[in-house]
Amino acid sequence: MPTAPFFRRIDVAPAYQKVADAIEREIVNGRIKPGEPIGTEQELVQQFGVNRSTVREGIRVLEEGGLIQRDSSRRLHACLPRYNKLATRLSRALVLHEVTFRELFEASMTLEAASIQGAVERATDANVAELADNLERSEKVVADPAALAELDAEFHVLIAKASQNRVLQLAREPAAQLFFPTTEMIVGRIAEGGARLVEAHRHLLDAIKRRDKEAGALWTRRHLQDWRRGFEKIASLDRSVEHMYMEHAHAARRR
Amino acid sequence: MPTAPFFRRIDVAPAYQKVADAIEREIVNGRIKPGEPIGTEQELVQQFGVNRSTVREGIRVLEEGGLIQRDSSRRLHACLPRYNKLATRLSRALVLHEVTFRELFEASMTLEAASIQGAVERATDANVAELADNLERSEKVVADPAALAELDAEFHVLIAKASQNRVLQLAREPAAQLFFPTTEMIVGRIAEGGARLVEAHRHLLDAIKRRDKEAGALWTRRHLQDWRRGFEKIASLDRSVEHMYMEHAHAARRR
DNA sequence: ACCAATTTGTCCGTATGTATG
DNA sequence: TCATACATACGGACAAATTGG
Repeated sequence: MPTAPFFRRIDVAPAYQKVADAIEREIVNGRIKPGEPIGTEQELVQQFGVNRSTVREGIRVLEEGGLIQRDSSRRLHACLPRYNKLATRLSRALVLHEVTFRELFEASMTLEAASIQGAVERATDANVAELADNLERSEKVVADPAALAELDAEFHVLIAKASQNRVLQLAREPAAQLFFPTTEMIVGRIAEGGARLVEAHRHLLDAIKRRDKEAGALWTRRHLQDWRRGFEKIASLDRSVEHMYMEHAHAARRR
Repeated sequence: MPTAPFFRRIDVAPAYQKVADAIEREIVNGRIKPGEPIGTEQELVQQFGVNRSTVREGIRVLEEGGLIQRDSSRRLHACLPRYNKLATRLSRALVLHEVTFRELFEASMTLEAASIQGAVERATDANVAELADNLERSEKVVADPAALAELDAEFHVLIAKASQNRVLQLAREPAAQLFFPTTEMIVGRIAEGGARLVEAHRHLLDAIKRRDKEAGALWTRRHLQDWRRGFEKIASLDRSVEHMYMEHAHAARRR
């Protein structure tokens, strides 16, 4: 006959993991707020009673997760995980899983459409001003594929921002990071590609200003269909996302 | 007059970061394939010419990023980042940003609808079988909110899988991790809540079997509207996602 | 602008437990 | 069973950078 269960399961985990978990708990529970200092490594050594190397391993884990950061003087602070830093990890995962452009296109179609709908409903004057500024700059570089592609990506980030929906903002980012680098290739090779792109942006901004959902949906479809047609002139939609896109993400992360 | 630029920028980064970057490059570029060994810590010490503590810090970074793993014997292997591990980090970010249930609901509405559409178009027999199995188990626990909520979450994961779109699968996961835990609260407090949920699942599966897009869209809307009405009886949609959900995510990650 | 104290990045050596052959 | 290899963790050390007078 088994004895009564006197003991609770023992939580066995490496020391560095426990350090990371303990700090994470304090941040997620709100006892340490974003921006507040965590303390020096030496202080953590004393509080946890482990070696400094162990503390440092725990710190690396949290840094990578975006929960803590070092400021200019390398002091540790809690911080709000930045979407695009996490999105970069997700993009990398999508590349490694060898997703196809067809998957990317379908998902982006949905996510961008939702962003536009949100923007049409809830964009503020400040959002409209940002978009107008972007459009103005875009019109000046219609003939420069690289610059235009960069502004196109920014335009769609601004639209997601204008939707006031941070979940959407986050959800669209990984696909967008992989999706938009192709824009440069496409507008560079398709006649009138740049002009059509800017025209679509103009109509989208107009739809947002007039709070016209129909027009927003229509021009989102046209805009993405343009991309699709352009892409299919270059490669098959069933090609998997190439490793070259990671160079973009990698270079961007360094800044 | 400035001299000609003889020198390239010096890449100044901590040694542990360079170690992590070097290994990451090899994996992302495909020179080390998922499943292949990275080598022992001692080997890395010799190859990079740095101290073991430094190597270990770099390894923690990559482990947290999901790019490498230790097997049962603690040997290092490259691996494909698991979606739900990354999604957990994103969910955590959403909590810290204090997103509202309204944002969560709007985004999920879009993402689940897209998943269903994809499933209706492309679900395989195996997908249908998995969904049918889930439905069968759900029917047995209609009166058990906790069990039913778990199966509900699984049902929607299976639908996303059936869409054959991994980008969508990934994009919906963070919101879903926060969204579905509320299901338990809702079906527990609303009369007929469990029955309505299972009925919706039945119609969704039926729509997928018949490849009926209209029915799929209709029942997705009804299913989520049910959730929304139920939620609004408990709390305001404008309440921010509470820290309590992190307990779910945290507990799940431990397994 | 200088100095003393603190802190980080890195390294060396070692002890212990565990997995593999 | 035993030996070997390896991961985890520890203590101590030093130079460079940063801080705060």
